[in-house]
Amino acid sequence: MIVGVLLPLPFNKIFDYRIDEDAQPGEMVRVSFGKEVLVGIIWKTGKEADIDLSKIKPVIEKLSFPPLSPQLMKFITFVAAYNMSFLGLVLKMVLSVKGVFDDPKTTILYKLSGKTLAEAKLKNSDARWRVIDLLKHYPYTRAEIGRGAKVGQPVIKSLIDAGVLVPELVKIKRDFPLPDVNFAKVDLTAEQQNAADILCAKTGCGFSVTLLDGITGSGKTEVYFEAVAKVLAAGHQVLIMVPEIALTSQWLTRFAKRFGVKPACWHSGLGNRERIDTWLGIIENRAKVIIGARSALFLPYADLGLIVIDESHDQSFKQEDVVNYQARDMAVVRAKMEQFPVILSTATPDLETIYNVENGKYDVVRLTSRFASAVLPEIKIIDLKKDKPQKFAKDNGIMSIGWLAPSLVEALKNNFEKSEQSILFLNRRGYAPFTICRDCGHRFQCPNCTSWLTEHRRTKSLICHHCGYSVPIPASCPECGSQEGLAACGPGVERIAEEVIMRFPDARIDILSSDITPTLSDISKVITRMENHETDILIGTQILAKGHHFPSLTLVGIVDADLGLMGSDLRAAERTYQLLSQVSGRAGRGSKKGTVYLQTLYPDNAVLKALLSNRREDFIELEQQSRRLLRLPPYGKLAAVIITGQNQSVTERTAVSLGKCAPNTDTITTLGPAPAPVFMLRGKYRYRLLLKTPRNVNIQEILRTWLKQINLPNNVRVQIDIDPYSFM
DNA sequence: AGCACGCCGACT
DNA sequence: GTCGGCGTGCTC
Repeated sequence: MIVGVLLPLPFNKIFDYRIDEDAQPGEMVRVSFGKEVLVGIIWKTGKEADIDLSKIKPVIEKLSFPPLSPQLMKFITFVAAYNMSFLGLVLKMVLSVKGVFDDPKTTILYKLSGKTLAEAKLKNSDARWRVIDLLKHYPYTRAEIGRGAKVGQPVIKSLIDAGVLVPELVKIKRDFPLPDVNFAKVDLTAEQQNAADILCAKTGCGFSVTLLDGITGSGKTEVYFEAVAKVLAAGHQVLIMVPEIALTSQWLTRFAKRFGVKPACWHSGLGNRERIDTWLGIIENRAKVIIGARSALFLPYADLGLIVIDESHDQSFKQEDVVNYQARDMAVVRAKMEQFPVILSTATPDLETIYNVENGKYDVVRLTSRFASAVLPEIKIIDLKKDKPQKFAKDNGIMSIGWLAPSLVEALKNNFEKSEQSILFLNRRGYAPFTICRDCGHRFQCPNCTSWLTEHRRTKSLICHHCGYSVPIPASCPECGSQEGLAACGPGVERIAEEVIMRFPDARIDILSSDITPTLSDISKVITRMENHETDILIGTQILAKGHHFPSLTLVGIVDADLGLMGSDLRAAERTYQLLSQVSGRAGRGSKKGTVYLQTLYPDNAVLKALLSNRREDFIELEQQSRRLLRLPPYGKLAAVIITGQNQSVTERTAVSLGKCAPNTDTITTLGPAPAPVFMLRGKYRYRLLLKTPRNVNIQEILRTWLKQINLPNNVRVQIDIDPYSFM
């Protein structure tokens, strides 16, 4: 028979293959495609393309993996259509584990052949009988037999040579220990218990979405663990999605405390071996709990019964490269197709989620009290115009510009003297965001992108944060040759660390930043030092904002609360609000009261004021009003059309002609084309158009009809980003 | 996505 | 005269 096979390549097309045995959609097959051999999925039976039968190749083999379920195939189709990406690339996210289909590693186990000692002409001995007893029920490796029967290798060898034991080749499979739902039940407060009961009641009865809305420190994790336990007890798999960065040992420890085992992990830092083991565990239903970043959503779960999205407001659930998708929303789609509940857990729900709650699409459970004696931190705004940072002396005696206001320095000093811990937060990597020559005005720019090069003093290099381009810090200006003119401008975490070290020579200081602590184990080392109070002042970027718990942390300083508020992007205010609440939620989680200091040039900003009042509703209402007025998400839909190409004039011409035939009615508008804020990225010119439609409109359909009108030059590419988060 | 085929510039 | 640049087109 002929079957249509979907391959993990950038196609929407299905390729026909011949297969002799019976075949069903969803089954995995190995086929040759051009020069390569690939594993694809039988997408349909019967001939698809109008091509000569002689051109159709045979399927090499059908793999023995469980087939993809019809629901998962439907999900793949939906994700590709909704996000306007290739079907094959979405499939690739399901299958893309290098080497998973190669021959698995094997090991040799020994079992009894049935031949008796007498038949083998071997004498009876206690040692030999212990081996035979051990192997009565299960086969073991040589080493295991030695240990289990307390015999030496010669005893085993004699039994093998005589044919009493026979070898058996088996695939090595990593064991995923079963979580014990009764391992350690935690005591919940009445409020938490009530929330847990509501969540538990949602499990096992089809699709639902519930927002678990609890302020930081209210114990959301312990509450959703109860729903996790309930689903596990019913024998189903559970996926817990977390922002990439929040996958920390702290979370894993909490899980292990409740369930007695470590869950299976899925994130970009995984080694290939572990990736293969985990993928197999998931598809074969051996791994029961998976904690993972957004990409974990696409794995071929055998029997998924619940998805929890931790920190569900987090922007990192929006993927913006090969396939653009919002994992939070796609998780809801998958849950609906497979009929199981979703829990969104956050202290600062995003406006889209709030909209869905207000419209009754999502249910909500609220946690309003902080744990035990923990109290909300006091928030103090530092007006940088009045409270100006002072210069400080570096170890070479030179006076250097400071970035910390005197009142913040004073607060840090008091906190240090009380031996309490402090965190300084600045969402900027490196030493200085750009370098300028004071003699000729030259600024160091990336040759491939429209962006300044960030100075990294630790690695003595200038780095582009968009494409990774890197050069050593030059000794003189390449324009005018000046030796003294080069000056680092603005602060990064490294520079703040320098200032703190100079001002507090006795304090123990640590930095947390993706380029200084690149791996998960580096991060957890810093976190552990902080937990053990081996650090007095921790300085860090974004990473610091996520769910860590430091009992003796009582001061959080936000070096630049204005960062992000100035951007043109529509979620800037929301993101700043979330970030600031998250970071300030770090302070005072123990019994001591914490204080958060916000350094700003705009103390009257509405976002900061909302944060100061600790009234989330004020901010949300403010933001809702402006979005409603402008018909922006969640009150309208957006799609970005990004046109890229190596040749500037051809790219620009394409963008202009797309703009000319862009849909524009009284409710549907297209903005642009405009050069993208990052006009040049990785050596390619970029133009953007922005399509805005009402909420009830099929924006994908409009995009398809629009883009069909233009014949693209082949060196120009059009990329679509449905509901863009980044406007770069 | 890979890979081969194919047509124009600097080299033994 | 060839090696190799990457533009174009195909893969069942």
